[in-house]
Amino acid sequence: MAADSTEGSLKQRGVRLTRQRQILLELIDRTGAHLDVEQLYRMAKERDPKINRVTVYRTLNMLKAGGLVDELDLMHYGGDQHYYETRLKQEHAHVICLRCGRVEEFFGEPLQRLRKQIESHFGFQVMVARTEVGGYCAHCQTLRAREIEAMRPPVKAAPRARRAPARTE
Amino acid sequence: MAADSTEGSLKQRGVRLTRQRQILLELIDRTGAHLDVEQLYRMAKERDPKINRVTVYRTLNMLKAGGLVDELDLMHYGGDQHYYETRLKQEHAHVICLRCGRVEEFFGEPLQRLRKQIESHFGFQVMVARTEVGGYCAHCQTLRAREIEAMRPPVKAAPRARRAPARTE
DNA sequence: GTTAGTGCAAACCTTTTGCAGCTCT
DNA sequence: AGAGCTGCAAAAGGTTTGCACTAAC
Repeated sequence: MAADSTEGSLKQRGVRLTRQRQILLELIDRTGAHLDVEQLYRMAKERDPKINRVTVYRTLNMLKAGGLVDELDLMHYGGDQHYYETRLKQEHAHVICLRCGRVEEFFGEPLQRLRKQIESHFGFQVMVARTEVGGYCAHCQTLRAREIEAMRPPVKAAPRARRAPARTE
Repeated sequence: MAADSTEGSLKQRGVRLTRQRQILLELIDRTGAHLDVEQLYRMAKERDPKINRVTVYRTLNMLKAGGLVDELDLMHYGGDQHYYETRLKQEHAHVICLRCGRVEEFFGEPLQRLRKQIESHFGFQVMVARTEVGGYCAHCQTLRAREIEAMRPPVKAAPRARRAPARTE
């Protein structure tokens, strides 16, 4: 079981398994989701109403330092907080829709190739790798096209660009 | 010239080219570095002592929204601030040494492959992609090994691990 | 019994916002 | 002239720290 292997890894390093840490570990390991501190805090509070937000931060920092969880930004969709996930899964990229916020995970060989190339190219020892991709999911692409259309102001003698039209980048 | 093409792109969108923006644009475009807001602010202040930190933030947000600069975290080496670079260069990954903070850029085909695969796999329209890799550069690997050795406490009847020895992760 | 870990309050740092005045075009 | 931008002060996140108390081993 996921949480067990993490707990084992901690015990071996002489880290105390407090009630609070057990709760947080289980939430992170069991939930497949990408949780931020606030979500984690609220979920932990349901099981231990006395738990403090600071403990969540401290636990996450410990797990991060121990290489047991990864910290994500998800392209800062939704603010500047961080998101966390176990490191038990295979390396993957996060694909975030900038319109609906949906997050997909992508596992593909380019990721392993990238890591290997960086290691051999620089003689670098890779500890963590993080790839985040922002854009628009299939569903939101069409919705967005409509929204942009609707936003366009009623044209009256549209001033034409003096040179080439702006790249639609 | 780099700064010129960015300026052109802005003019076409009806954005005003104020003195402050010219300074900031030039700093970002001309410097190859990955600057954070504070550095940018200090450098801009040398040319215009009255410039305000808020203007730096606002300008960066505008450039970001316009797709003219990319925002990086560099694995949060050195804190939670963000770093900025022009988007004029080809897509690349950032490789950060977690010991000395040195940042290398890696341009390699896995990056393009990754992008294409994500686009075709999810029908996703990629707008930005960011890959950051943390670890230890060739130089720091040896230094780190020594540091870890030196840190090891003077062994007196070392308590042996009950199961397998801890991974040296 | 020790020492690491927790909770609480307060500090800290980065970034955003409201608003009056200034300045590009 | 007028919309867009700037500077200033103040607020708003998100995260860390100091310290006395508590609990895991």
